[in-house]
Amino acid sequence: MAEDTTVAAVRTGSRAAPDGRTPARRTLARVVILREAVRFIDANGREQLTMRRLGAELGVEAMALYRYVPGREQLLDGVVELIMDELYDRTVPISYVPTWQEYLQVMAHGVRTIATEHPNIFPLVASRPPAAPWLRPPLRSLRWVEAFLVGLDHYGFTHELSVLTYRAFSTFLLGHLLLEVSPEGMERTMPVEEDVEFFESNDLSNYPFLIELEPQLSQDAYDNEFEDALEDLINRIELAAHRRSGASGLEPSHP
Amino acid sequence: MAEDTTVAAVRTGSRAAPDGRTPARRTLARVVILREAVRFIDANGREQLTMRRLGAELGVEAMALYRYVPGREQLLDGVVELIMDELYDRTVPISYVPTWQEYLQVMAHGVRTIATEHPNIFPLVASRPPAAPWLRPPLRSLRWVEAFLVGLDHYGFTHELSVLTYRAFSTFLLGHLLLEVSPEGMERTMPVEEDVEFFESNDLSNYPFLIELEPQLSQDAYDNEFEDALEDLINRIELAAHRRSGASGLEPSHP
DNA sequence: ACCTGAACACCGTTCAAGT
DNA sequence: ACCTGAACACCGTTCAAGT
Repeated sequence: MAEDTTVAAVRTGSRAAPDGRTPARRTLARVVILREAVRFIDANGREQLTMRRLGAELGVEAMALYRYVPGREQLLDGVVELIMDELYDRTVPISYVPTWQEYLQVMAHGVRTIATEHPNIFPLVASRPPAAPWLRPPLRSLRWVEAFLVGLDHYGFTHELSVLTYRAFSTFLLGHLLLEVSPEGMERTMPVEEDVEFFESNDLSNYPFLIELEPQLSQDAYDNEFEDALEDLINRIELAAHRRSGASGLEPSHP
Repeated sequence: MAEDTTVAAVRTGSRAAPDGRTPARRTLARVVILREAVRFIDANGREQLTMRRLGAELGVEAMALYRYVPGREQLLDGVVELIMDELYDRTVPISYVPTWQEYLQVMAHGVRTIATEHPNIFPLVASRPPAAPWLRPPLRSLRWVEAFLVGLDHYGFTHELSVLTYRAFSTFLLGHLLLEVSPEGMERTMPVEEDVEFFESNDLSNYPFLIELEPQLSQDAYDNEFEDALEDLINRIELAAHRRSGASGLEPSHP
């Protein structure tokens, strides 16, 4: 409580002073700063996040933040890590489901939930330099990736199959979720109606197919697409597992 | 010619004056600016692109650019469009290959080539607001998307199947290519060795699985993964085509 | 018509100084 | 130990002024 009150009225450039009490957040600390940054980006977009504004939001001068965070870039890295750790807390404590297929379903939907809850933050997952540069693709929270791999091990995945699975899984998730989330996570660049046809190429009249298919292309089908593609992905992994099951220790517990 | 001489020596903040001639590029124009921006981002990263620096690179004050481009955001949009149009020129004039499966292969590899040739630019494809907001997912060049759809039509795709295919195809490409390209497209944020273990969480010692699988996770397998996943994608589309082939006009010309 | 100079309102970051 | 004030070297963008 008293946590959701300072969200609004930032775009206008107001200095702070939320309601009546002092704007000063008590103990400044790394995690407090990161949490405030998450809240701020969720509310205002990542373009709006500024050291000076974040400081003001915390009742402090921007320079005070440098005691806890080396700079803006690392702050953003920390933000990404924070929401991925949130994912960890949400999905990992779940006791294992019967099959690895269901396990992947749970994990995938967990990541999707994070992405849709933080559409302004999730794109950073793909655009920040990796914390562990060798972890490709990067899902950012080493804690989470470790837990994911432990989970696969629990279902009898060999190391080789685990690596294959992690890669296919994370590629799939980033591809789908970045696209699903990116229109929401967009800063509005076209607030006014001026300079339409500045780029004459944006005129649709030369593109008959686009015109004809616009209604279908514009309609949201993310839920179905995500579920279908996820099932296909799991089938794909299943096939790969069978293809090397002669030597490996994985027995799929599900026909 | 005389086109590749001014690439270097920008990071240092040098003012310009490449070799001996006047730094002034002749006729300033939108496309000249965009091309220079592409070259600059390829060489220096998108973070380094500044209106002032781009102006200097063109032998002109930053403010002169505003005659041709409404602002920095739209400049970046233009850059993305330019490389996607490059893709158009590269793939579309190709006379159609025998099967739609091969057609998708050609298109996919075309996009991949663009992505790997412009690793500093490609991530913008996913992070810019769509030129046509209804085009989801956005591959940015309306010209290219139109041509892609015309191609599908040529192979007998129904409109419904074309939409399904465009979506699956672009999601697949963005997911794979963003991940493949993103480590290259990264600004180096860790130039010095200081503040290691500022984030103690980056210490690997608590993550036995990550330690054990590091050699396999860090090794590049993008080529194989891309080809495998692309084949699976095409199979997936094939199945979808058959599933509705009773009513549709698509006959796959390949077993 | 096209470019420039000067100015405005911001940035991130540094560092000596305050408490 | 923790925060601030002032300063530095930048930004994008505006607008009147030059040619």
